[in-house]
Amino acid sequence: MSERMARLVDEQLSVGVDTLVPRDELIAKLVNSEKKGVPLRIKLGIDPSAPHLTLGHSVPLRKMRQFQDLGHTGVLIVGDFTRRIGDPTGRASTRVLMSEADIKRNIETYQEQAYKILDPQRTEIRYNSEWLGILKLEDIINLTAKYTVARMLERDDFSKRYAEGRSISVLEFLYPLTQAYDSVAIRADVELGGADQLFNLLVGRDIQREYGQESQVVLTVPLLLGIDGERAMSQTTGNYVGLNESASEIYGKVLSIPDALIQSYFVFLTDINPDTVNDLSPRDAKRMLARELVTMYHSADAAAEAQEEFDRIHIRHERPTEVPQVSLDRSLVKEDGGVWIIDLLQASGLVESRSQAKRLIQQGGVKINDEKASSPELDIPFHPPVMIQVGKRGFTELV
RNA sequence: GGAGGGGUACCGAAGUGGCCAAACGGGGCGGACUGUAAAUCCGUUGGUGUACGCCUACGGGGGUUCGAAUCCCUCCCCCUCCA
Repeated sequence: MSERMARLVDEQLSVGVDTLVPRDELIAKLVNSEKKGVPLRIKLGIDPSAPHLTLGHSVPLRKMRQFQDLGHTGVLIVGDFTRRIGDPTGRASTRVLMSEADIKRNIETYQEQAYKILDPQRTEIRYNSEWLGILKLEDIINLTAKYTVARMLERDDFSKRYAEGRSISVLEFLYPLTQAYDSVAIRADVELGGADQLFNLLVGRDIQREYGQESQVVLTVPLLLGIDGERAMSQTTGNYVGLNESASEIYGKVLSIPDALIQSYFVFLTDINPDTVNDLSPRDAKRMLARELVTMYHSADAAAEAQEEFDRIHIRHERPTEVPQVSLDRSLVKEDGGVWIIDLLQASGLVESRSQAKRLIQQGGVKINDEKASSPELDIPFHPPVMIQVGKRGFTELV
């Protein structure tokens, strides 16, 4: 049996993984679980500071799904309490404390988004305020007593900052500890996370042992690069694709990734073997990728539609099928039936100010009824509907 | 407790009495090009008046001056070092 599990680990669970420690313990846990008929508890923590789950989250979530398909239980931990501490990650910049309401709003959509990937039957969603919120100072002292400063400083960004004489708040030490305590609270057998979380997850192992539990196995997945191809996908930097974004949004964003990213996106985000696209041109491979991802999070129909619409607008430079309509305030129409082009643009809602409108016209970025506007001093005869185009993608029809 | 450094536009960062609506970089936006919403190049990036202008803006408030992001007073906030 253990050989079978070893194979399972090596051939399935380790695929697309950054670090798995220790492999033997995972095999042992799997064997044990099957013997006793008790599913393993697979933990994944999520920071509720941003409103979306992203393709970046989908990597560990998909890994969790893999475990679920083997009969295990996924425990999704929403870090509503940890969020108030904030993971240090080197940035000591003013962390705006989020209101409970904001956090709540974010969380509301998480379940829906997560279930696009997870098996709801085998998922528990827990909030860590449930157990962290009731800790007394005494409990916290006990927790901190179980770890040393020297070990904390093993963490890369701590040791770096310490060496450089930059500040480290005591609070920041609490973050790995509370996250570790989550593992104790839910009795995690395996914790998943991004590669940057390795230290925190390892602290979990030690702390669990201190609390008399078997240590969790730690399994990290590589950090997915964002659509800019440079930094990890994150909502702060805006280089992300959200799981609940519209089909055309997802399609367009994916199509804009640098070619170098195509391969890894196939590997970490889809079930398609990237070898199958080796023969395709980057262009076609990327189209296939975008289409697959939209299919996964919306539907095949939506994907086909998104592709058609994208081609229409960006390749053939035609209008989108649906153009928003805005009705023009008739008092702007002069006696001779004309409307000053600046007023027209402002009414369309496509510009933020009159100055911007003027600039755009001067830069040749404005078209009225498919005709390029040559001067900000024009009056346009108003025969509705009037099609206003700003840039390549901003369309409004004035009626 | 002591010493020092700093708060400038969306972000980073220059500027230390007029030439500053504020260099430069990033980001954003527009244009050209492209399979692309990529890369690259060019342009642009406070508002308002359809030129000259006016208003708002350099942490908050007050002052000096013909004139202040720049000098003075005061308040708030951040950081570093020593103890």
